[in-house]
Amino acid sequence: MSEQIRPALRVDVRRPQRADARRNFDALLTAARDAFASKGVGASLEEIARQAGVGIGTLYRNFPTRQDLLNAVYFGEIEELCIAAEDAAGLPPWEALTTWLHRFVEYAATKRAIWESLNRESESFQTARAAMYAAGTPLFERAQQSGEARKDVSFDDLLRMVSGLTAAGFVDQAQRDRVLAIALDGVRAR
Amino acid sequence: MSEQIRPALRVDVRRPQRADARRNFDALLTAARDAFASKGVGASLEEIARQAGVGIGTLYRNFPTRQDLLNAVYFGEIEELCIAAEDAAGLPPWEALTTWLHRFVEYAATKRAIWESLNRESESFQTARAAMYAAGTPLFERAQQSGEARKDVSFDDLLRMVSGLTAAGFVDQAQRDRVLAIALDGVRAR
DNA sequence: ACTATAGCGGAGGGGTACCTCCGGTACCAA
DNA sequence: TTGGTACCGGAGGTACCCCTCCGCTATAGT
Repeated sequence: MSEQIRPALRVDVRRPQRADARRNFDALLTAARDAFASKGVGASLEEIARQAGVGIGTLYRNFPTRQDLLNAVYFGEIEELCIAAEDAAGLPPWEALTTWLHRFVEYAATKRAIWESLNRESESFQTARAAMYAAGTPLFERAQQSGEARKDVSFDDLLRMVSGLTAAGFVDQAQRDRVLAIALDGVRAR
Repeated sequence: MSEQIRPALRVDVRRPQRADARRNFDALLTAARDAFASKGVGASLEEIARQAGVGIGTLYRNFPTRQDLLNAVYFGEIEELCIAAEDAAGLPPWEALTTWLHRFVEYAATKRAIWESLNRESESFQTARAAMYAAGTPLFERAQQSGEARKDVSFDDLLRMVSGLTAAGFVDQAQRDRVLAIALDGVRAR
């Protein structure tokens, strides 16, 4: 199922041919993922290269601009979310929706910096965003049709609400889940 | 009513005596408010001084550290919120709560950067936070006692939910209000 | 008007990040 | 093994930012 082809999600950045180069490429992506998550979009590129055990020149060869690196990390995350949506498709309507949203929370909590920065209108970002919406919308519409979700709420409303919640600083995981549950209660039809 | 004394909210930073110095002080605060709102906590202090039409030395004399400046801006905001809570006290329970929360949204939307940065545990921040909680909690408890707000939600849960929502990027003001209303519906007793 | 001084501002030293460039390294194919 | 070359890495130029220091200026009291 997750072998399915998801076109238009491939980054324009090319994964290198040589074995050592591929190792460096992957190490950079991993380091960047961590750095963006913890330090935000402005994380030092030199620090990322250091963390990856690679020279700064290697970083710039693979990702000529900061945005290229940001995109590469972001696209990977989006892809995971699309897979999660497919996986949740088999569950009952409301459960499928909330399961996916919880997965979304995990995703957005770590990567909110990226999410924020990519609210801009670069073409590649719009493509990725569209892919994620395409994956999540069916889950939401199914919950609406089953009468469990309010019909005066849009999927975009829902997603922004949830992503906003994940960005807030919570005392602990439990509080975040509790608050998410409260907010989702507002989406439930009465 | 808003003449009431609110102790422990005064900043350790002293407003200068001389007229020209006070002008500079106020200009710096205004510039800092804008800069922190738009560029985030890391906004350039030299840029803030430039924006205020003041030399960098003047900035440092009034606010020796970045945190001092951050505090000064933040404390002003908190004070406004406390006043807003007093103003809302006359309304019916649920309306009083939501009115204040909408005011909170306006506040947090512009200043989320500051809010985030101040999630740390500096003593002065805890004091300010406590003042705000003291102002808002009565509104919430009144809504609970009138049976309009759920009793399994804490004020802290509520505030973090709302502040999270304001941090999310919304398409427009209308969407933000719509989403806030949905989330607050989750807080309403059934 | 005059003076003591609170307050000003920006030059400048130190630091860090960005990005380019190119001599050197190590992979892969034959 | 060996050669060709894809790839490496970090020195270094540029640009900003932080913060201090001190000669100068504008204010307020007399």
